[in-house]
Amino acid sequence: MPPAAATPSTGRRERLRAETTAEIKRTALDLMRSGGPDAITLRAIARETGMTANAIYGYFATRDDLVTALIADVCTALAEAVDSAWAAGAAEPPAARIRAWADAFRAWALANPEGFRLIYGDPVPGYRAPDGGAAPDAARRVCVGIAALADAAWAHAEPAHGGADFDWDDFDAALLDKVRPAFPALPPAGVALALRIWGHLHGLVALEVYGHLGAQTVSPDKLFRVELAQLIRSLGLA
Amino acid sequence: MPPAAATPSTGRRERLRAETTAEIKRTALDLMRSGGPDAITLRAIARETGMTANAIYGYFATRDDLVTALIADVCTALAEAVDSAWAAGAAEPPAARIRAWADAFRAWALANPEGFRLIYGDPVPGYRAPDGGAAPDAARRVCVGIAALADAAWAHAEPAHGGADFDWDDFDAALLDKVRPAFPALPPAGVALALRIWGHLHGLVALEVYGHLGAQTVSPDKLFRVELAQLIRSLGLA
DNA sequence: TGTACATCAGTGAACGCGCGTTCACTGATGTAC
DNA sequence: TGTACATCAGTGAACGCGCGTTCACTGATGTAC
Repeated sequence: MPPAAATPSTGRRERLRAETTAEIKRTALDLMRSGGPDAITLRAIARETGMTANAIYGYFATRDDLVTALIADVCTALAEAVDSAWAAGAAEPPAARIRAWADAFRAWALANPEGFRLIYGDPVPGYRAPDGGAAPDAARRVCVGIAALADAAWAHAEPAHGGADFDWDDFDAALLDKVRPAFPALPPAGVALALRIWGHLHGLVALEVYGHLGAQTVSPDKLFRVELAQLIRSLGLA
Repeated sequence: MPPAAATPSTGRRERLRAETTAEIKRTALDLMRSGGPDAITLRAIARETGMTANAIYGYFATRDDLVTALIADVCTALAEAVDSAWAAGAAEPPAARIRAWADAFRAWALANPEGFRLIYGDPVPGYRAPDGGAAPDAARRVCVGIAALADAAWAHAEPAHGGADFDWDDFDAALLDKVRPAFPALPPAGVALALRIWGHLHGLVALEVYGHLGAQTVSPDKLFRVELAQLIRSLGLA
């Protein structure tokens, strides 16, 4: 067995393997979309993809491994959706960038409700996250993204939001490790503002994704737009 | 079989029956608290209460009936917690009442995380809500409670929140049936404000109940307090 | 180019489990006269 | 007060199901010489 840089043939095997892996994950998310988190079962995936249930063991050592991979994927997809909306507006004023970020967040959640539930909702039945799981890290990435919003607005927002008595000890070290180097001008109160903005957006989106908002209003997007306008105003970015 | 007003003896039977019913529900919530929504199984409840699994059929025709009762109970408990906090402050200024309401909301959610999840989270695995279910009504009650907050603040909040172009058609009829008679002075933009406030509070509390906030900050209550202060300021109730 | 061998994706049957639900029943509690 | 009967909470065994996972295997794909 030479160390053999991927020959064309192993390349093909690997490609097939990657495709099947992707198909399994895609099917799992489809199942969750239509049947809730408990619909993610190896047997259902097998049924849907035409494989044998245990063929999946060639791709994931265990059902929990599959779910872990699913969560990581979905976190990354969300983070990329909002990050790229943020990056795309680099030349825009902060208000427009914040609007773009929030719209991307909501749009992704509505387009991928099963993903949103996987990240923010109840865990899949029977699922226990692995100990050093990467999921928290990926979730934190969204949080860091919001710190960028707070950072962009802080110069204007400080008069209204800067007085609160937060200090660095109020926050998780792993979060600060990512936030402080990236946004050296953001004080503790600014990080708190980021978390509060997270709360605002999460609240309306979660209510909508879980169907509670739709039971009260027929215009959730109007509501979101108005909320966002008010948020931007409260950040001093009228 | 005479129509016989409850004699002492049937009274006792009924009392025992009510106690067992309550024990079943309590056990179900305990199970959910420690094992997630999928831990609510008839067999687990039986194990925990020392009954036979099928003895439960004497109390609930079906597992879904049990879950339905659970959800209704828990909605009522939440609604009563916040309603009574609101009522208790009748003599206070609006800012204090709103603070009391929000604190009661968060406190209830943190004390009953399994209940919060039952109402606002993913449904219990395999559970399908009955068609004309009372659950939406109970959930709506919380929503109507928030309309009271908006109504109390509206006189001051209107300059900042009143411009939005909402009209009655933007809202669900069943919601308006409850809100308009109770708060005749509240215009459509005020109802929208209520839903937005709901979003604010729901967001932070949901993030906390699901453990996402705790992974970023060690002071979620400080965060909530500051958020609430800012909300009250934005309502013109500095 | 041809043959012998290694790899490895996938099969098919089986395991033990916990689940919701049904059935025929028992034994204690309460009721009628 | 005593007896005969109705009620009804609960038992215990059984059903069929879908699940995650294991096992021994087959057959095609790729590799070495």
